[in-house]
Amino acid sequence: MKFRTPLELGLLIRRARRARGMTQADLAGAAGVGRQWIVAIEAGKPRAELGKAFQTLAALDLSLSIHGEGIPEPAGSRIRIAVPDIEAVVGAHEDPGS
Amino acid sequence: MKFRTPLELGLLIRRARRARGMTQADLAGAAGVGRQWIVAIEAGKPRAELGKAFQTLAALDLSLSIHGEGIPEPAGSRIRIAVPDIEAVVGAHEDPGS
DNA sequence: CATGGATGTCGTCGATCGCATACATTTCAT
DNA sequence: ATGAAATGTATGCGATCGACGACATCCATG
Repeated sequence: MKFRTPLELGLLIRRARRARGMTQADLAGAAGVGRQWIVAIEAGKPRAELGKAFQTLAALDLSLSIHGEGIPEPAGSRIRIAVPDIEAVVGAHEDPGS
Repeated sequence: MKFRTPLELGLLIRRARRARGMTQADLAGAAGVGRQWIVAIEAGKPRAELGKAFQTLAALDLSLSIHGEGIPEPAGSRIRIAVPDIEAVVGAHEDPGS
C-alpha cells in the first residue's frame, strides 16, 4: 500500500493496530512511546519523531519499502504480474437486471 | 528496497540524491528544508521531523509502501514471481578454474 | 442509569528541534 | 598542487516536542 503523507501513515497505523486488537495504550507500551504520541501520529502529526515512527511500525510488525530512481532492487528480484480483479470481471458480464 | 531504521532511510536518500546529481543544498531547496537538515537525515538522525522526511522523498520522486497484517492490498493487485539471478546461475556452473 | 474502557485534549516541564551563519574539512577537476 | 565546490561541524536562537497526569467524551454493556 503506497502512501505519501503523515496522515496516511497515521491511518494505516490505526488500521493495523485495530487489526491486532490493540488499544492505543497497548501499542504505546509495545513501541516504547507515550500514549499521547500514538494519538498524535494516528492523527497525522507531521512533526512527530521519525525514530518513534519506526519503533511503532516495528511493534506492529509492519515493513516499509521504498522505490524510485537510484534505489537498488535486490538481485534475483521479482517481476510483478497483474492479476485480474475477479469481482470486476464478473460484474462487467453480469445481467443488467438490478 | 526494504528498510527499518532512520539510518537506512538516510543512506537511501543520499543514494537517490546523488543518482540525480543534486547537492545537499539543491535537495534542501527542492524539499523546502535547511541544508543542515539534509546533512542530519542522511546521517540517520532519529529525531528528525516526519513531515520533512516525506517532503524530501517527494522532492526525490521516491515512493513509499507499507506491508503487513491489517494493511489493505489494492484490488486487482499483483503476484510477485521470482526471477533467477542469471549471474548466480552461470557462476554455479562455471569451471572451477579460478 | 451506572460503570468501565477507549480515546481525545489540556497544561507543565525539561529536552531537543531546525534554521541561520560561520568555519573546518573533504572531494574533485584542472 | 591549487582553488572551488560539496560536505561536515559549532553556536545561538526561538519554537516545538513528548512524557506525564488529570479530565472530558463517547460508547458498549449490565
